[in-house]
Amino acid sequence: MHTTVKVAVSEAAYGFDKPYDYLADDFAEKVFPGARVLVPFGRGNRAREGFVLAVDTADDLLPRLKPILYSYGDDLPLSKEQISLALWMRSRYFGSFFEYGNSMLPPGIWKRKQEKYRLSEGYTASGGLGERELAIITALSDKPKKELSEKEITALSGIANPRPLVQELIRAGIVEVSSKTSGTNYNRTIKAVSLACPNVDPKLLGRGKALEKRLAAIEFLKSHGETFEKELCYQTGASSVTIRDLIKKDVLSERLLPAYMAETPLNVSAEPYSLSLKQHEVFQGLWLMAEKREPCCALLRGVTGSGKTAIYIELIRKTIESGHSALLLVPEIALTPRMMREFKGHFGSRAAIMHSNLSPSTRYDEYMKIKNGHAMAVVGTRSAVFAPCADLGLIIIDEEHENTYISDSGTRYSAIDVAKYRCGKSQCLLLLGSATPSVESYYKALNGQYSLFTLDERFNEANLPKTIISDMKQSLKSGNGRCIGDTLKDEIQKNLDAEQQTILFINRRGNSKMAVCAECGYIPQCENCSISLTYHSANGRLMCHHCGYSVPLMEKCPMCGSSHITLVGAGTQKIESEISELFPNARVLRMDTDTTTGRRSHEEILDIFEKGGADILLGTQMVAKGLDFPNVTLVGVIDADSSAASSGYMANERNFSLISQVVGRAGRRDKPGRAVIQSFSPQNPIIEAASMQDYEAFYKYEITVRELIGAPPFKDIFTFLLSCENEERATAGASVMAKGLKAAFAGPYAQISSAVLGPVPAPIARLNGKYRYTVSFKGADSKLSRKLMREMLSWFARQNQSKGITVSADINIFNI
DNA sequence: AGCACGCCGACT
DNA sequence: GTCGGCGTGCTC
Repeated sequence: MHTTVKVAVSEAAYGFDKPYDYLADDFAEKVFPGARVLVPFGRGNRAREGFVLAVDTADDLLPRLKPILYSYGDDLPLSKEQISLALWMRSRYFGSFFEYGNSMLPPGIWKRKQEKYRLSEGYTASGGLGERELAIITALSDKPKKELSEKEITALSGIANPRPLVQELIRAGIVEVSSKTSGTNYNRTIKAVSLACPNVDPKLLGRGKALEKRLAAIEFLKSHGETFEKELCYQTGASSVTIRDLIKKDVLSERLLPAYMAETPLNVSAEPYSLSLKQHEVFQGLWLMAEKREPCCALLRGVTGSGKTAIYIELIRKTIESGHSALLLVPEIALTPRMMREFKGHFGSRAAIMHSNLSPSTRYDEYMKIKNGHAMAVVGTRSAVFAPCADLGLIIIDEEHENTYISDSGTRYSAIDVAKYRCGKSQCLLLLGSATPSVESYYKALNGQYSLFTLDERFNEANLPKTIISDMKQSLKSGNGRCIGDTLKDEIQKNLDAEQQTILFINRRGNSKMAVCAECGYIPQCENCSISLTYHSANGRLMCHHCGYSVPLMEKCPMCGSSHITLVGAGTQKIESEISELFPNARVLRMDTDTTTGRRSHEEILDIFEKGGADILLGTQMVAKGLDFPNVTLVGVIDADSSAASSGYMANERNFSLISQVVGRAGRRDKPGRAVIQSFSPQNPIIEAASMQDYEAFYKYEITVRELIGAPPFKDIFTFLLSCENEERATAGASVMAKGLKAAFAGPYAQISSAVLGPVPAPIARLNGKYRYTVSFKGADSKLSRKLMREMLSWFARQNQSKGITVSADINIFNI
């Protein structure tokens, strides 16, 4: 009788991602569904990570069955729920099982042996070796002390795959192997001690000073019970040697606990919120839904400052009180420092934070804290949707319209979809909150698929900022070539005179400084990506924002040779210099990715501004989402049209959301606010609706547009993205894909659609040196259409023309 | 994807 | 007669 396992291996392309059978006799006790293992894979039998999917016993073995190399046993396996979630994600997002399973676990847990090679002690040059073997030996003897990994040998010898040659050299006794386990052990523990028996024989305790300290420690433990060793030493003056000694004598006993248990217990400092009448009404309605313990979804539309946070916190509190855990997702930790503080304040040590900027060891600790049930309230960004909460009672997604909930590179998924799945499985409420819900969510709410709650009450209606849509065409005609038009300029001056603060918002997309030849119109492009280069005054170079490629700003046009290269567009830096030209005495703070990756963080910049350290805050999307500043009475949108120029059916939605958010920053209870929105198309309904912060008007307009163009929520868009370094192969592959799709629609999949869109160059037609094409179709998101996507992916992988082409598949994800 | 196996041209 | 080029197909 043998034990066999089915394993999902790492680095498996979708086309060959399937369960592989292995022999697990050596680890029979340490394999179970979800266990992490290392297995030999492929002809080269290289070790790959894997998850056990199933365990079986068999008398007769497949002839080619290989034994697994290692099992991590109980160390961080996937739970049953995680396995079924990964399976579901695989079927939904067309990635491998391993990739999804692994994204649910903390990083850095795949410790494995790394083989390193060195020359044998007594090795002296001998004949009978090939050129390639000698190259390896040369590489190894160049660094006699250091051992080299396979990769390093490749780098030094230039041999792509040195493995078989190295194996040969090992057999010949010329090369030796050593293996080290790589990876850090995050399983940090802390020692807690307690009295082993109530009465201690005093003879064991010695005398003099040692006796004093020992007695003090024992007394402390008698009155306080089990104590962390550190704490005990601190309180009694005993040293760790004293404690160790007492443990040896069996006077005390020790216990190793996970490190997070030693965190200073954060006191629950904040008082429960007292909700306003309207807030209470919404809260009651939501809690009624949550209490039922049924899978359901609610949408809460509430303008900024209407008190959504209070409702979230109180719902989470109730959920915890009823014995369930709760999960709150936020779009970006850096932009929600207040939410974090409140969360910790309300739930103390029962709160856990999960996001990818935390150190691996912290992430490990937080993971374990949640998994062991110590933390019942979890807050975090997209990936926190995988938090291993037991007995989930509520998931809240704040600012649900934000595109950060969709992972568009690497492991692709939508956190909202995953949350829905988890709520379905744990029979609980999913609450989506936003001031400007996505069109799809609002559509579902209006159609009764979601329960709709609204918090439209402002503190006082008069508080809506007075908005002016400034027509930039007029400004241009009157001879003002600046990015800051006459109207905005006047308003800024008024604010400076009144010593009040101003926020200027720039949408960076398509709006940064580009170089352009005034004679022939040539615009310098990136060599790898088909994107216009952006000018950076800091180094005087033109840079690609996608791949980092840069060239110095040319003096002469490479096309026509004229020396009339000029910079156009409204980058933050250009606006900054315009401001200092127009208002030499104004103090300006700039906030964008360039300034925040340096010394100052978002928070520091916002802090300076809040304390009145500047008159004008200038920046990209970040300024739309910061804190509320009481002294800001003017908001300027430099170019309201810009993001509408970006591709994808969500462009309008994003533009509305951003502009209305930033307009909402102007003015507070006591000081009326103003907003100036600069636009070249001032009659645009999206801009008009945003200026009034009128979501309903925006929705009414946009939903008709969606129906007209056949976009979600009316039709789902299925897209294959094909990329290849070789342009001809990319186009050939894309047309093969298109033909295959057409054939499918002519045959068994006729009911889905009949029209194939493409192949067309992707919105970013060239990225990181790869040509990108899309082939798509519109239809309803159904089991059948997903099946078609899966079949197309495996079918395409079998075609000759698919060589060297990477394909990814997406439904309604438009960040391509 | 990554890698071994295999079938053909250039060079000892 | 051999080495190593890349084309081909599989991964338990």
